[in-house]
Amino acid sequence: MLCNVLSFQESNASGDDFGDIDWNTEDELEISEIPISTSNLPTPGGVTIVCNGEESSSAHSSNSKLIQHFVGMGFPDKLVVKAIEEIGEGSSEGKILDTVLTYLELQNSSEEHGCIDSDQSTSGYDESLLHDSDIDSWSDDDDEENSDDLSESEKKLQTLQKMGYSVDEATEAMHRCGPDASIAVLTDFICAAQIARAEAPDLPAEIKPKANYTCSQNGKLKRRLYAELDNRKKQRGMVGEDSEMIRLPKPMVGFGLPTDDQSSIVRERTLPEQALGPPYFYYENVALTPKGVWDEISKCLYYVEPEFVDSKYFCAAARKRGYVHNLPIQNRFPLRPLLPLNIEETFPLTKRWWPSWDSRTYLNCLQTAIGSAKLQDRIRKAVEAYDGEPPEHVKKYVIDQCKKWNLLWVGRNKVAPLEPDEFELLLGFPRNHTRGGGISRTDRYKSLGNSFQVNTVAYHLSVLKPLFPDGINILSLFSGIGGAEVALHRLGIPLNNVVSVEKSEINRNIVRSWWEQTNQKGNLIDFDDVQTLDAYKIESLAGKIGGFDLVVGGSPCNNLAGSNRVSRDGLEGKESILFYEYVRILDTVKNIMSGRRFN
DNA sequence: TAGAGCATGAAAGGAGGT
DNA sequence: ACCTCCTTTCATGCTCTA
Repeated sequence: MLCNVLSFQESNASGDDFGDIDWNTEDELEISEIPISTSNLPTPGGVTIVCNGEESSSAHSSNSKLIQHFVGMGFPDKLVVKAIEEIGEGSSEGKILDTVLTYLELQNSSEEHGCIDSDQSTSGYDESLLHDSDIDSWSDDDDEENSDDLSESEKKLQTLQKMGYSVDEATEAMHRCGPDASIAVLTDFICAAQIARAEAPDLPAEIKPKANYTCSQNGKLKRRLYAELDNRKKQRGMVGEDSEMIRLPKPMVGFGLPTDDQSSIVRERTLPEQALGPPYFYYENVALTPKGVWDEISKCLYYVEPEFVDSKYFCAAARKRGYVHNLPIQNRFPLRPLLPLNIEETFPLTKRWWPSWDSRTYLNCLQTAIGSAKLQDRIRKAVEAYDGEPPEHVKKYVIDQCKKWNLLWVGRNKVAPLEPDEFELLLGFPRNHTRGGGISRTDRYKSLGNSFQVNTVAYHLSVLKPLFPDGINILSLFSGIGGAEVALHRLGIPLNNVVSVEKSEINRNIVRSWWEQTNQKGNLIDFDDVQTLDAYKIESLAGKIGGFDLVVGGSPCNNLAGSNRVSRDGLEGKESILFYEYVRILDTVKNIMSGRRFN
């Protein structure tokens, strides 16, 4: 049984170019296979925990969350299990972390000296842990290869060379990752090693790329790597604690608006060398996050300064978002026709019923839920209890609720939430973009509430039009209902090839439907899970379509958004941690694009 | 069982005052 | 600098109903 399932939606009629790839055959793409059996405990990172060659006991299963937590951070599973066994169940995370770190130090020390100090074994560290599973791959003592391995190794070496990696890099990766490592793991290793070499050749061994890690685990390793780099910069006084914190600009207009006086628009910026394309990239997420999130996002995206923009400057609804991109910022132009920036012009029929004491001119952020009928009823009763203007406390209650739930005045003393097609209008999508095909009203609100504001994104992407007159190849991650695709299409940029990755089948169907309705001439290929999009698959796709010109996406905001009262856990949250998949995939594409084949 | 209805605050930043 | 008050926020999970 395999838990990594590649879902491939059929490409359109002109997709013959892809005919020689069997998208349902995992072997060819070397997707890592994760065996699942009742005797193994799968973890988020795809690691199967087996304690000392035996199945995890029931005692361990009670700690499985804790184990998964640490394994998810990139720590070797066996060391975590060993640490919990040693210091006892119920110990604090901090104590477990300390113990695991001690193990790692001992392990690194033993590697440096080519042996294990006998004292270490008596200090609670099990020497046998070094000689199986993923720990083994750290050892430099496993050089022996049989002739079969050599043959397989040569093939992999050739493949890596074709991908543009040097013989030394490929050899080192294969040596460190072991003979069974897939191409995906090897390329991820090389990618991380390049960063490590360039920025900190003396990084501690525990955060160097390590064998047998899946793509997502390498993302976590990279996070630790960046954290280490950041610490070192702080230690060297390169950045101060305060000066580094990214602050939201006021007004939130980014590098300029279409309506600005041209002299007030920022015309130049210097991008870090590492950020330069190809490919261009464009990343989006909510502006108002827990502290430090945007610093982390910027840091992982080559220290590019985010551009914070409120969509209230592009439509009649606020949408405060941050965008990190390496696009030119000169000669932007907006989508036509421009959307009205106030409620009155957007919804003229509301004017008749709008009370003078409701001074709103634009709506707040469109979210995934709407005000209930009960609330609408409460407001109606509160207002109609008075002949004239209600007293201040009633007005305040009504206004607060109207702002909170984006209610419009649609009748005498009657408020109502926006309809889904009004969401579409405000967000810049075609009318009925999310309608039909079996999607419920609730799901339409959810999909629309999670999407781009098309006009805002299109303004930023407009600079691509003169650069790609013959069309563009894009890799669209976390595509949602296709905000980026719609923006590019409305800008008149031909979509030659779109590789779209979106978890929700409902959303994939919406994009597919839009693609067909707009008579696109290019190819739309969609996947359902960013975590299965490994380096080899990206390389295969890039090879077929001639490389990616743009990597665009907004990773999940669930754990960042202020509306989330349950799990606003920051970038480490269950969904928002997928940001690191964007970083990983972008890195992979950059790596591929910097190769000779696409220069 | 799917879809709809509904209740559930806290975190962060800004404004204004002392 | 510090405090208080005000405003805003790509949501989650439970319950009800057809």
